[in-house]
Amino acid sequence: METQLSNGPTCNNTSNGPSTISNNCSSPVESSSIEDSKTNLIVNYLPQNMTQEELKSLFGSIGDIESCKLVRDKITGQSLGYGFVNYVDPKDAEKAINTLNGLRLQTKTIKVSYARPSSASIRDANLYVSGLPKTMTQKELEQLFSQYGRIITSRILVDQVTGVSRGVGFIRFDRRVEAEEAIKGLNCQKPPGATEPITVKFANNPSQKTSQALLSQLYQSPNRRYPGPLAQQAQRFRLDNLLNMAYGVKSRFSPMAIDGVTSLAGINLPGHAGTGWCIFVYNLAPDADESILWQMFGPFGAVTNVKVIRDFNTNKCKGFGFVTMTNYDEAAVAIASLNGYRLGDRVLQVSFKTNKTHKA
DNA sequence: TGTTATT
Repeated sequence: METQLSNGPTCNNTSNGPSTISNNCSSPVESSSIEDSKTNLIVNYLPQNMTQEELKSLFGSIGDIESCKLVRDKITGQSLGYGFVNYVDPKDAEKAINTLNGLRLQTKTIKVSYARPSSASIRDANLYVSGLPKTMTQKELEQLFSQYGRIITSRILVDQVTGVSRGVGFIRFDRRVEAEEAIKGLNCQKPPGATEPITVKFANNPSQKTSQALLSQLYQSPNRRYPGPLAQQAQRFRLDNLLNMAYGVKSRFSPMAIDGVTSLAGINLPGHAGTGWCIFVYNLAPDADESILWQMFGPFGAVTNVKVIRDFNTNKCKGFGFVTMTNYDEAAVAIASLNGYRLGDRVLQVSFKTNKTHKA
């Protein structure tokens, strides 16, 4: 990829990122044993509202996909925020890691890495650690725990305002037995130089908590016969607040209603494609590819599809492309933000697709 | 007690 946006895949070893110190930056394509799959990827930290189809669309822009699964809560159907993508060609899996690891989608920074072979021994290997010295860094935390096994992720929680460590964190080991040994060796022990002992125990499983909370909400709600629309309404409300905070957008007064009316009445408004809102992106460079569109539009909300229009003979971009977004509000903010955006030495023109434009 | 890491 020739053009790199500021919000594109980056190498982030920030103090609060759930990364492993040792291998996150240097090479996510790390050595694996001979039986490990080189086509199957695990994708972590997906936006809550991202669907399996959107996951497939995003990773399908790299190469042919053999299978793709978004993992959902068995009871509530809610996304658990991670999924699997299995490519036909191992080269595409490697390309997906290099291209999409660290991609920002809405409020999340996705992680793309090889999936370990599925096994009971790698489940429930996540530890919750508290009582850490406030001065302890993520690197020091990993150094302390690495004597017990291979660390998959680590994280130290920080105060959102001050950025100061809250003295609590997480360590995910490769295998549960490693986590068990770490508890035996480190629980109630003082780290080198520390004045107080730390607590090390297995972390709560967030999927169980979410599922319980949602179920109890369902049972307590007087309108529980309509969980679907209510959940959507709640999601919309949270989105409105988020947009308001982030951009000062009063989406309560934006044409949300138009979205509903158009679908019912079949009115042909610019960009409205039935399956979402189609956006026209003009003045792309000849070497532009799909990933640049994902990087630009992904942070603004649910994107279902992107397409770079190419010349049949040269395979070079003809200077424009299309992006389909599910929600009007998010599409409108994306357009307002990206129209006039300078990409390399070009100034983009971004608008809802109109009928006079070449069909996608 | 997390940007829900094993289908």
